[in-house]
Amino acid sequence: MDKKEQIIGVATQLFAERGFQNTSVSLICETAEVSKGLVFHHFKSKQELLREIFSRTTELIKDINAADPSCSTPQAQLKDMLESFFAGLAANKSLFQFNLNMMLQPFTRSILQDLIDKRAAFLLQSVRRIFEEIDPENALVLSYGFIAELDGMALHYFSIYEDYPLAEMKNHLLKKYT
Amino acid sequence: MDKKEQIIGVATQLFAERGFQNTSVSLICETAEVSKGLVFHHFKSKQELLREIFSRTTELIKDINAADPSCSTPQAQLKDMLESFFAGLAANKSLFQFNLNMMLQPFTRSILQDLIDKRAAFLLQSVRRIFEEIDPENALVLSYGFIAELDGMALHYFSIYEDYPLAEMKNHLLKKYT
Amino acid sequence: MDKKEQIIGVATQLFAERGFQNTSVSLICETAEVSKGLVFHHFKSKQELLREIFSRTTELIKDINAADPSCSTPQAQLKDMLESFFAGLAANKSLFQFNLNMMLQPFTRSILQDLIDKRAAFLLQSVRRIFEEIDPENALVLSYGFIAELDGMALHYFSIYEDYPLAEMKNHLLKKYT
Amino acid sequence: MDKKEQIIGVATQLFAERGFQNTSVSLICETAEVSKGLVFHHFKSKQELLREIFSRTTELIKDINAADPSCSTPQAQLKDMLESFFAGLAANKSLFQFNLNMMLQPFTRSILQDLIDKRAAFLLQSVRRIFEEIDPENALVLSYGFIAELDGMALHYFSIYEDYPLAEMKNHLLKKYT
DNA sequence: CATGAATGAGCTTTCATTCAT
DNA sequence: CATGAATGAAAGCTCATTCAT
Repeated sequence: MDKKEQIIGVATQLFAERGFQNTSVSLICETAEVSKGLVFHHFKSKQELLREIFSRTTELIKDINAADPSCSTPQAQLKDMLESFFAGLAANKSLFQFNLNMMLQPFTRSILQDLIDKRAAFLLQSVRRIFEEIDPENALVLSYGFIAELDGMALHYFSIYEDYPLAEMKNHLLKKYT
Repeated sequence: MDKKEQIIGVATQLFAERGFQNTSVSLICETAEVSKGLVFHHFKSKQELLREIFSRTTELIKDINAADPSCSTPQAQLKDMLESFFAGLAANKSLFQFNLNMMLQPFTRSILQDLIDKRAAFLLQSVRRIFEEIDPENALVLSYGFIAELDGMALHYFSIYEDYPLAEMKNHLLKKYT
Repeated sequence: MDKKEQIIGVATQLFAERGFQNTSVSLICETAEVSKGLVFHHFKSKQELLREIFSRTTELIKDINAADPSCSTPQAQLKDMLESFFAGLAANKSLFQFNLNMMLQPFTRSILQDLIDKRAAFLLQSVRRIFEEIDPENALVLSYGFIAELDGMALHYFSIYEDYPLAEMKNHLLKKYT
Repeated sequence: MDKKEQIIGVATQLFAERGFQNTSVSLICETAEVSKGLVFHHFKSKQELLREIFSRTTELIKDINAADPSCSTPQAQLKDMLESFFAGLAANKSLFQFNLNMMLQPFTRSILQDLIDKRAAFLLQSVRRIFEEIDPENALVLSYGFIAELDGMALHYFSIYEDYPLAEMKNHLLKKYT
């Protein structure tokens, strides 16, 4: 019944499925069954709504990608990270799609620039912390490679290959990194 | 003097820099210094223009990603492919950006669906042919992993990390695969 | 102050005077002193606006053509019908013109197909009911002939003959049918 | 092979079926398989093409409506006129439709004003000549009434009633006027 | 006689946003 | 908090017409 949350939920879904520019405020209103005035009462602009949503998803992403700090070995932490990443891929499909969309579309990227930078730095940092324990000399390159593989797979899974062998790819990575 | 090519060139650039939906036909016309009517004389619609451009870039991508068939060993072929991929990344920045944009934006993806599918299948195939010689059993997974790494790096290089260590990543991959 | 009615009134007038296709939405807006956006806020499309107008005029036409049911003889009913038809012709000039235009222009006819059919059936029916009492055997042909004469005169009066002798034609018909 | 005639023929057909404003020069060119330049080589403008066509159809209409001057009695002349009118209705459907369209659409009417006036005067004149012999006192009203009936029936037959009883109406008129 | 590239004005429609209620 | 009428700019696209070849 909280209409503000209703708007956010519907907008997230629609932005993920149709892209930001291809989703009009009118469509959001119809889908969420609220008036146009209300959207602009709660959010200064359509772009502000997007930023609110992106911020929220950053928190979710952080949770999903967080390595369990209680794990003793870095390998176990990587394993944990991979497990939750692949679990998230399947479970929060539209959330991942939303993020890829927003970060790659030049228009939305410019709106979200600062938020994207912060999130990307955080993710790199949390991976790097693990690789520093494994191979301090190559930690940065290894970290970049690791997340490149993950993001590349997400990209292929969501947008390119219809029958992507997600389970096999996960096992492949698990073998490789642990 | 060939205004049709002029339109295609300008549109490619603008679509890459600003995205498809954020690039109006008017902007293309102003930039290319042609009339609006001419665009629709040569292309049935803005979407048809996009498809023409995407088809052309597919040919370019094929050339860039083509492994030298004269290379004796599969490792040499992979090396060759990596070299031309990273050379292309730097040289044809806007072309790569264009492709990532179009494939990830839901709206453009739906317009280009069939062309994307064909291209993706071709690229997978050309990589797979090499891995079949190296490790027939895991060829498919290895191929998917390989292109995931490449695409993931492209994605990070273009859209996420400002100071991406492209040269180091290239060396990292060369060591790993050859 | 009711801008929606303002739009409908202006559009009816302009459609009648200039035809549907020769009346741009911009012209309607300028004349009605409303913004372009408002027209499409109230009507899904220009065609939808036309349908709304046509439906409304059907009601008016029904009123005008309605025979007084209190008249005892069918001849009196015909007389009544003729009187109100010719009164309407002179008084509601643009309304009749509008109707002829819309029904004869292939483009508008296709848009209004169903509405035209319903209205035509209704008018035929209400005339036929009278002729059934006069000459049941030839009622249908007489009815068709009757409305052919009326519509033919309207057509000539509005669109063809500059100095149409409307009064004389009315007397001619009154003599003939009563 | 005479491309000018080809253009005229195609344009007549299309104007009749779709209306003048709803038929673009491009469509005429595609259908007639000629270039746009050629249309404007032969006709100064689209409106000029319309006038040429309308002039030509006037001649055809005159032929169809012409009473055989060899007929001895005015009744026989009326009969002859009715016969050829109804024959024409069925045989030259698109020609009649074209004429009704052009005369009723405000935009085309203004283009063809002078031609319409001349034709209408001619038709009235040729009918009147007959009625002058039958009933000189009421000749004008009878003439207007006669052509009103004919045009009204044409209008209903082409544009309003799907199952118009054309044959019965013809017999009705024949009985009435002969 | 014939082509088709090129133009520019104008078309219908969409959209983010404002504001009185 | 909530509505929806109202705006005005900009979008994609059509079209009659011109002109170099």
